[in-house]
Amino acid sequence: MEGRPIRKKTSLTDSKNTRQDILDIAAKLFSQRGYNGTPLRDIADAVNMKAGSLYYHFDSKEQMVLEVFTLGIESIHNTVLERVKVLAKNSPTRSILVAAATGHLEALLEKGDYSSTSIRNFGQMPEPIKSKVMVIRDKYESLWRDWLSEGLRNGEIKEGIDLSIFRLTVLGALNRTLEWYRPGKHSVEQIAEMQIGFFWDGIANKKV
Amino acid sequence: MEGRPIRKKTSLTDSKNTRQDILDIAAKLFSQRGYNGTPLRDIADAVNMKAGSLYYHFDSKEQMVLEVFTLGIESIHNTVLERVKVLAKNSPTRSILVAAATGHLEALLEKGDYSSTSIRNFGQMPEPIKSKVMVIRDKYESLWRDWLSEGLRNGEIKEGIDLSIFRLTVLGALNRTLEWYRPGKHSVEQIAEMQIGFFWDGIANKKV
DNA sequence: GTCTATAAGGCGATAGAC
DNA sequence: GTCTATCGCCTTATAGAC
Repeated sequence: MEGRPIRKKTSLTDSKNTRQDILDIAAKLFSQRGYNGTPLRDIADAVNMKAGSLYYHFDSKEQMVLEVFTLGIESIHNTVLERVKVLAKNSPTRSILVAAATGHLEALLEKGDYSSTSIRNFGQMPEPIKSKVMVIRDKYESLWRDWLSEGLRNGEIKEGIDLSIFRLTVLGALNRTLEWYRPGKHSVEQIAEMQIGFFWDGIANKKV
Repeated sequence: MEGRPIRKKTSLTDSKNTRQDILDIAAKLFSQRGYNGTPLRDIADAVNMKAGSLYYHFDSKEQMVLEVFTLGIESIHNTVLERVKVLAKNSPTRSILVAAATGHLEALLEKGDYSSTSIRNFGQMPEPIKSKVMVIRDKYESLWRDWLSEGLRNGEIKEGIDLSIFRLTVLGALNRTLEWYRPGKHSVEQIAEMQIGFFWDGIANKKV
């Protein structure tokens, strides 16, 4: 679940806390208004600082957003792994995918400022940042690659499925959930179960 | 297919052409770099104008992007309708969904600057624009609502499926295709067929 | 660690010449 | 219809006081 590590607040320095506060606010605003739509002044205001003071903690706005991206993707990666690793060894692929989808949505929807920033703003980032982010994103996607190819190997997934297109389609559907999900009617677990249900079982009525 | 209507270029006024050129460039840049990441100067440069001259054709940057959004969603709507209406009456729901997905992807991926702007930038727009756009977007989504509820009614879709969540999941998957599809290996028709195949038939191996 | 002050340039938008 | 010129404001980032 990865709660933020507790740090003692010494009178000598609370720099780590402040840095964390800034990143939290930045992630929230970047997610809501976009990177280019969020001036440093707004971030500073929200942590009761002047814009210039941010430069004690960060070298540039780009460094800030890169850190938000990294933590965001790592958050998804870790949450998904935690959800999956509590399953019994050799669990059916369907259960693994439901657990993974639940973790993915949990990271995205419930503790989601960092991860949603990484989903929403990636396309508009300058190339050097994109390349760095793609490395860790690809590491995360490899988890899905492995689960799916194992499912195909052991016969749980039918042959003739393009696993690459499938993976991108599932992750796309999960990521877009960010744009419409509102807490209330359904829990995140329920959404994940439904969505993987569509993909695994289909919606066709086979009784006819 | 909705090619742009041909206009004669009179020596008296080619204002409609210029206006269209500006919108085309704006859509392209908004889609690639985001609304807030695209200065009017860049749009003007690309049409060999000075930034101030754009105001002869548009009242504001916001008016420009609103127009791009509107045309983008209408483009998806129209392309989807064209793909579906060539089907035989009473075609199976699966065929309708494949045709609709093909049209959706076609609008998004092949003539996509307007429609991809509307997908990528919606979340970061100010509230008044969002509300206006949601009206036409909802009209488009109603097409899917109708096809799905008809499929449920006539027994092609199995009972117990939450059609609302399903619709949002499918459209989410289609919209996210924008972020990973590259022409070459597969055509847009093939991607649509595969994606609806996942959702309709599932990927589970039922022979086991 | 945070402040004030400011540099240096970019932004959307307007006015008036042509 | 497009230009030049400019307004007023906002932006990221830096320098030095406290």
